[in-house]
Amino acid sequence: MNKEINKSYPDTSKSLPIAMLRAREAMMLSFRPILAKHGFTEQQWRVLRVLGEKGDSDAGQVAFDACILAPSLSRIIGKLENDQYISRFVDAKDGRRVNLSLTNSGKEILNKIAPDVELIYNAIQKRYGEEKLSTLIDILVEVSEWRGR
Amino acid sequence: MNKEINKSYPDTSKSLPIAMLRAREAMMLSFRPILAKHGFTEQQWRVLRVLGEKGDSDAGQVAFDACILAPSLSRIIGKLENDQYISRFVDAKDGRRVNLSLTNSGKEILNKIAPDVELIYNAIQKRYGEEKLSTLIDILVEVSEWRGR
DNA sequence: CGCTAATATTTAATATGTTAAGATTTAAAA
DNA sequence: TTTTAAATCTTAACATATTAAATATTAGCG
Repeated sequence: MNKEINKSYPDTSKSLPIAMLRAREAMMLSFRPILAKHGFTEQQWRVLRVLGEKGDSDAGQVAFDACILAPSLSRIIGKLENDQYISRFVDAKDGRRVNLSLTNSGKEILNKIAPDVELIYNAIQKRYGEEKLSTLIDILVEVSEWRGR
Repeated sequence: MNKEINKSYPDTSKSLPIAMLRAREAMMLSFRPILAKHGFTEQQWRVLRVLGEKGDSDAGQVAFDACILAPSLSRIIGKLENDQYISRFVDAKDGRRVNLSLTNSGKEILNKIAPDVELIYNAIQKRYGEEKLSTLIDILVEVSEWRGR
């Protein structure tokens, strides 16, 4: 029996969370090696990207933007700070907040890796079409606003 | 400055993987409490669902269907077997394979939880529309076939 | 000023993700 | 047949995810 045919998805494709997980995994199989080559995990990369695009932010904001829970983020930024990619300092106006900032080294590595990531993304876009992926992202962003019940 | 406005997504929304992650997280915030109420994690639930829909399968197939890596699956099925929800036995024809099967207890808990999950899904469908979600799943399934480069 | 509630972060405990290595079985090659 | 390689699953080690609890700081109120 053909192995490839046997390896087809069951009817859990009706499940939105599972469908999103599988689609995401398919893409990450291409993206992860690029990040790994530079010694970054998915989560570390999301933190760097979010900081790069939105500029300095407090930890809570970064956690929200990068979809990482506070306890995980604490360790991640601990490592990124230790590796000199970001700096961390208590907010002057609000002693509760911890502000995060990309170091020069962090900005450099970001600009170094981003093109490789773009390359993959362009290949995906070429295969499935700009319009379809655009539709996909639009719906995903809309659905991201779901807040329960 | 308004906190809600400040808590908006950065331009990482251009990133398909991040968009999928955020959308998935939004839904799981509704689904996870239901599973937790019955003592299951996301991954354990996916294993049960996949087995329930596709029937007995070997571990490799379940890992693929549920998007769980083999080492993680080994631990998960160890626990599910210990809790009597699934049974595990070496394949008669191929001693390398381990076949997994839902026990009666596993089928029962599956039928008990599924309706609660459906309830949430129907609420999501009611809000965003059946057609839009259908389009979303179609594209996700299509993109899931991406195999790199 | 002192007290309490709210917000942010960290710690702790358990489960999973990830990579590499080990063990067993099967298939292929010499 | 003997050896070699490949496939499947498991174990190990470390990093991260998740939840709850502990800690620290601020804001609001008496």
